[in-house]
Amino acid sequence: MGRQPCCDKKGVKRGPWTAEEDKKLISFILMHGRCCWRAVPKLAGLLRCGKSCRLRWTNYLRPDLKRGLLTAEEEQLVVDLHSKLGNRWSKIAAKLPGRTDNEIKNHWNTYIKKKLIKMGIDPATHQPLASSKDDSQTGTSSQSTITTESAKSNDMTYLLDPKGGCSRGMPVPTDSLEQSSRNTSSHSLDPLVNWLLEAELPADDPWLNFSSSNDDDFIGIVGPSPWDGTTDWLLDYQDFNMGNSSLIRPGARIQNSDGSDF
DNA sequence: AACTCCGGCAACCGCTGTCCA
DNA sequence: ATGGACAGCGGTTGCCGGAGT
Repeated sequence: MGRQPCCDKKGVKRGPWTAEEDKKLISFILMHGRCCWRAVPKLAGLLRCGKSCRLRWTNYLRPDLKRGLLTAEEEQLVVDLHSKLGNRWSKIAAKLPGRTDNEIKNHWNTYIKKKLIKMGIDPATHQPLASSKDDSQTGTSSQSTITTESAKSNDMTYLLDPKGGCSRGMPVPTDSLEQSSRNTSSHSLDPLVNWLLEAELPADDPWLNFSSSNDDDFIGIVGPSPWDGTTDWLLDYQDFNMGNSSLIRPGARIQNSDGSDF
């Protein structure tokens, strides 16, 4: 039996998305809403697999996405939820409006996991690492803000360093919070913002409702509405050939449609 | 300045779950 | 009940940039 591939891989572009492709996808979804992903590439004029479009949208282009590093509170929540849910990133992400499962997964694998290991916690089980016993006995982990007792708790709350690192020297950018706050600053003059604001899109259209379906039962962090004046997500798209500004996401591989760099 | 190494993250892959005819 | 189509999920890969030498 077997399933058909989600798309014909012949003639389907792969790899990093170009600004032009992003623009096409955004404008298509803004105009038509999210419909059948399989049809999106064709209708939007993209040589991409529908799955790729969905991923690009949900992980990067969605207006309600927060950008930047997770805050200490969010990180705390991720650890707590992971202790209860395990690697169910989508469930965890549902509790963090504006964050994607991919983002949380990456953050877990790159920051939190290492942090917990350094703190003597097994990231998989949330139990103290066997080797950490010796560590704690020698006092080398005495500066850790987590105790063995708290680690044993199922409802554990790790007191992660608010600056994003544990006190044992995990290298964490000191400007992470600063960066985070930068990312939430207003950029009302953004060319793409203007473009979107100028677009005649009814404010009560269903497509505007991007907030997480699970937001209702979440008290605390509330994701910004895309049109409440917070246009953070647009920060990354200031170079859609819609202006002269060149604020592209750090590390982004923005290319022309022929593959050459901008 | 040139090179190597490594961390971070976007994107891909393959599988599962759900819906519907 | 069955199977196809699609969305979603979690694990993994590979590229790029920055740090280190």
